[in-house]
Amino acid sequence: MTTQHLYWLMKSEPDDVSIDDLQRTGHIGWYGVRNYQARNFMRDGMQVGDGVLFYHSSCAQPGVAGFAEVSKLAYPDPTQFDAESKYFDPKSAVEKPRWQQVDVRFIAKTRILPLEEMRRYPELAGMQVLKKGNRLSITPVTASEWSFIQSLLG
DNA sequence: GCCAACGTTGGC
DNA sequence: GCCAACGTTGGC
Repeated sequence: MTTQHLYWLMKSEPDDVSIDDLQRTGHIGWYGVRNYQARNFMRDGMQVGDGVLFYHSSCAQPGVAGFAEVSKLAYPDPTQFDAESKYFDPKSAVEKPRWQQVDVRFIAKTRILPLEEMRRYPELAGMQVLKKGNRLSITPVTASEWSFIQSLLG
């Protein structure tokens, strides 16, 4: 059986975790996802080695800020059990966790590829992150979108 | 800070 | 199971 690696775009608010933070630490647990669709992508879709576009959202210049990769399969997000955390979920039980996270490993910091620039490339027109009203923090990326962005930023 | 889009909640 | 109200996301 062959293992087909996939590609993902993952949004992070740089005020919380930026590409510089990831570069500094080398890897990070992708905590705080509280949307079922995004969770399911992590839980059911991601494999170790999958490519990640690290995207800065809710900031002055939203856009792709670097490359990373999935370094650990989905496991329970510890912040859901932490009453001090803003991601605490009182409805989640340790024996039956509701939320998952993967670990992500730093690969490269790039120039910012702004959302506004991404909109100008027909090659990227199908990306979910460009769709009106898109709010999903984790979305699949096709192999051709991935290599196009690599050629822009590499 | 505004507000469109959209997911979740909960009453019925 | 419907759907209105509510909360959140995130670009601008």
